[in-house]
Amino acid sequence: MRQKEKITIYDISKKLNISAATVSRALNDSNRVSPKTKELVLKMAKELNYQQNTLALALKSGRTFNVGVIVPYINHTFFASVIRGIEEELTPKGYHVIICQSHEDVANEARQIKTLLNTHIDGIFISVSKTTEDLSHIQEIQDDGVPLIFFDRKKDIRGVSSVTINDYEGAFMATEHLIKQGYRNIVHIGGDSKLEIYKHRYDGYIAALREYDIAIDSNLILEVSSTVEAGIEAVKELLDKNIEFDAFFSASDYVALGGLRELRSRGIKIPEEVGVVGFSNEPFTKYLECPLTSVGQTPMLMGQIAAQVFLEQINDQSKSVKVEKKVVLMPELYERETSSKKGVTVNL
Amino acid sequence: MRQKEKITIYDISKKLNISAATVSRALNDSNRVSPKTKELVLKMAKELNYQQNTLALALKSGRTFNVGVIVPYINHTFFASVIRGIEEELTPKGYHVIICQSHEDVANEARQIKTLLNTHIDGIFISVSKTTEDLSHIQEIQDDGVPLIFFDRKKDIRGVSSVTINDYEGAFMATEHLIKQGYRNIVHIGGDSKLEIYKHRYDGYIAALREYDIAIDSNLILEVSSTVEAGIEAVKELLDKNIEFDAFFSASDYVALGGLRELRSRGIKIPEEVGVVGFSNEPFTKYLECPLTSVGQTPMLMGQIAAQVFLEQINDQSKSVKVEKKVVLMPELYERETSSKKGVTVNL
DNA sequence: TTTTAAATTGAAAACGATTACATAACCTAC
DNA sequence: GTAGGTTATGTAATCGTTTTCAATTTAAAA
Repeated sequence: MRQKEKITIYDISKKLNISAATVSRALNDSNRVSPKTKELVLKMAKELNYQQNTLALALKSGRTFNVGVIVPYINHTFFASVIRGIEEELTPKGYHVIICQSHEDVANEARQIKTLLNTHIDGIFISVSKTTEDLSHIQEIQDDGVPLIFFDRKKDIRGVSSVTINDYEGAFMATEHLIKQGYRNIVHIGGDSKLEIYKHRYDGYIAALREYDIAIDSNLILEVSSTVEAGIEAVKELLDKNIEFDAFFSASDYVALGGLRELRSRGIKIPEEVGVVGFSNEPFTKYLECPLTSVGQTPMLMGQIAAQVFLEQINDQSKSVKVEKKVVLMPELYERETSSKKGVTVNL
Repeated sequence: MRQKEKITIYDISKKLNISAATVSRALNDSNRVSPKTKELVLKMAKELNYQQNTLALALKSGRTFNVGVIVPYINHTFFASVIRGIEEELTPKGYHVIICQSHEDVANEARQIKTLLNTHIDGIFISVSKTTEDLSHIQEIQDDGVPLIFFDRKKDIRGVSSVTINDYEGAFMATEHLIKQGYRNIVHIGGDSKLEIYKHRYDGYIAALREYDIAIDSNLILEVSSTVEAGIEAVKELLDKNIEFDAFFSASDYVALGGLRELRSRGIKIPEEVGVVGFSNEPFTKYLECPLTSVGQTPMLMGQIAAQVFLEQINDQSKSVKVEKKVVLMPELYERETSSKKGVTVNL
């Protein structure tokens, strides 16, 4: 039960014996009001502690100053940080951020989009679920004319902007780094290749090997889900099959951690005997006793830039110019102890 | 630019040659409409793909089905998980979750509250910032009659519900665990005692010592900020001052990690020479080579319960019954390797 | 002083729904 | 056949703004 009876422009208009229209104009700093009345209105508004009713405004204008963000899970560090970036960029501009989770399920994703559109959101930021293949629910966003921005996990749709990191380059850097450290039989443990990001990481790995004239061995290429357990299993399999390798680059830090565990439990020395590089620079990587080398993705920056792209789009939209912006951020390699073969000098 | 011209109840009413009022009634399944027209309306609504305009409804009813959540930082695992819990509980009921960050700054907190209230939120969940002492901005939520729920970090305000964990009990369990493992000179490295939670953890530590007749030594009690660096410094100081101790219980996992680092760098064996217990069960604790014993807080559950309390409150509100619910969750001790003095049997 | 243009203001419609009240239609019963 | 009751529907107000159009006042020009 709201106690405080909200005051409206009518309250102001009555107090001053003028029409509500004039009050509205004065509050919006229109030049179609005399400076005198404008002053009076503003004074009275302050005195009565007038607050514009955003709902009425939204109904009238169609703009809610709310944006929706859809991620698989909001408590995954990466996504939480992107959201933080978006929030910090958009809040000062008067926007609110509504968060939704897809739980990596396309049906949820579609449902969330539907209700977001229904609440007349001003824009949608999305990192698609692993199960998203059919894009009709995403097409609906476009059909509604709502600004749409992909981040990290995107789909290629004409006219849709995206902010991603250069997974290819990140993987290339990681692999090249291992090569420069003197490793030669480099395993790649990838993720679900249905997702662009894992595909790109795989491509980067291959490209680096090619660049340095290292033969590509399909025995050294695995595809597993992104968990510690999968990492343990993967390395276990490699060792049990007696496949020779002296390093691995994993597309996931969790998988890398699992691999590290398995290696250590067998008494294999890291980084001397096997070098390891992960991907994502998860917080835990730097807290390990033997900190894990990893490719970092600057998620907060990604969020900020996604927000900026959105704001540009809002502006251009009013000018009815169609822009499609594809921002690709450069990842950074955090070199730590799991990949620094001490004392080994390598000539390439 | 919205392409799809949204269809309204008027469109339906025109098609069927009836009034919009009847359409509205039919859609709301009122019994003041004949079954025949009701059927017709529903069919037509489906055919035209009618979607109720939530803004118009919100303006009329005053309910937006949006709730606000204010946390210090959304990318801190704990808060992100609470938010996840809230989201998962509320989404099925048709609510959307708007997130805001205070950056541990009371001025931001106040600003966020102001704009949330202005957007006619249906409720606010908040974990107050470290700098929140004056409560006038929180009082405003009450004055507006908006349901308010504290989680984790609360303030005592009459009539306001809260969901917290029993920090006292958690600290007691942690300390008792160390005692039972045979440690006797137990240090407590606490956090900012201005926050209730750290005060309670301190109290729990003291109570456990008392319970087991262990003298309380003020030299063994420190208060530092919750960072790895602070942990390193704290332990450094203890060692440099030659203060004797064989265990420490930290109110923060980060501080505990810093402490562990410093101990190890001096060649001190864990858990043989010094036992360590942290607080929060941060994800990294279980990934360490020597996994850190920690008190876990079930943040997702906290979020779910907070959401449930909110829903109850919404219902009771319509019955104009005032409820104040204080839910206190029991923490759990995750016993790991930093605190298990192997082979030591202790009789108490 | 009158004419004309410019500057202010107000009335009313609009955004899209809900709902109190009024009205019309239909039965039932005397 | 009419009074009275029920049921179904319509009219219009309402939520709080913005905005078009018209009306009025004011100032400037003739």
